[in-house]
Amino acid sequence: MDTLRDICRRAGLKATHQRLEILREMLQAKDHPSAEQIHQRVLRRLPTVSLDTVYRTLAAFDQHGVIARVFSSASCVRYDPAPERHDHFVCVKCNRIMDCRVSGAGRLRVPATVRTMGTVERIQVEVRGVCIRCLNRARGRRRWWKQTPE
Amino acid sequence: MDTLRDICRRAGLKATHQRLEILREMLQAKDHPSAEQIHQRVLRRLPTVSLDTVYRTLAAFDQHGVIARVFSSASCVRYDPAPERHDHFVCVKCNRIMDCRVSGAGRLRVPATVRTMGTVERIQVEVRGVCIRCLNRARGRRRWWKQTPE
DNA sequence: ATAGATGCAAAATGTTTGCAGTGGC
DNA sequence: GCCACTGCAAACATTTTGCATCTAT
Repeated sequence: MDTLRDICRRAGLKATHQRLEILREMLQAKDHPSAEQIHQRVLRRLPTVSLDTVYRTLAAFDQHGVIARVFSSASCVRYDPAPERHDHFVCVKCNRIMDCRVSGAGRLRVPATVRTMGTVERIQVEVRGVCIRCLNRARGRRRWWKQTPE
Repeated sequence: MDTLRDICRRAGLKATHQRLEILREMLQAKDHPSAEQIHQRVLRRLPTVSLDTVYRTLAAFDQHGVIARVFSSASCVRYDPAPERHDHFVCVKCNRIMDCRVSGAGRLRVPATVRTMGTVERIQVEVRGVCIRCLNRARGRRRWWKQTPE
């Protein structure tokens, strides 16, 4: 079995108190917490961690594949003119969103067990990856909305 | 054919200059724009619209089903401890996220045409709806992370 | 006429950054 | 000892709100 320390080191990150506690909370979380929530929880054991350390640490764990960001396409809300069903290709680097079709998407069904969670309004498929533009451009750091459209 | 004015009125919204222009830009947009982007574009024809009107208007159009918010699960980033593939049920009211399984999700395939958009890292299925808790509670206005977990 | 929409300015929220100091390796 | 990491405070970006004014119906 892997200790928290092992996980950190294997990811190439120094195993500090803060990180171990943040990781502990993350791994036992069942609710997809935000940075602020993790901060609150870690404070119980480590009353001095700062919120920005939590931000930095979660981002680092995400980048090294230890945890995963629940996708929330960008730093801002985006709108779609088309109400008809279609899927999205979203670039994880620049957040560009392109409409696409994923085969099998029309046949997705929600099992009865999910119905107990609430009422289903729609099922959305998101393809995450790196767009060609970002692949070509070594560093795609400019904000997506300042880049030339399409 | 529907004029912009018709669309507004059918949604129960007053057809103001601002709204018509915002709607025009939205309907011809191909890039899933943000509020700020729409604001920039509308400014060309209507140099006095304010950014907050754009925010309010887009939110109104969204609520009345004229356009759709590209889902970005919440106002803040959320993390997931589990790297194994699973789907998410997301409550559109309180933003609670629950793990679930959608049948057919494992068989989704990305057609070759999508490959030209970039490299695919993963396919994520999101079930959007209203969770039982929000259904039971008439007004679920509190921030999700201030509600009792699970 | 009036309910609803707008513009402005200010606040709230979530996240990032620069920097000096600390601590893991 | 070195370099990555931390805490603090301040900056930043996005979105929301209160209020007086305006306007579509």
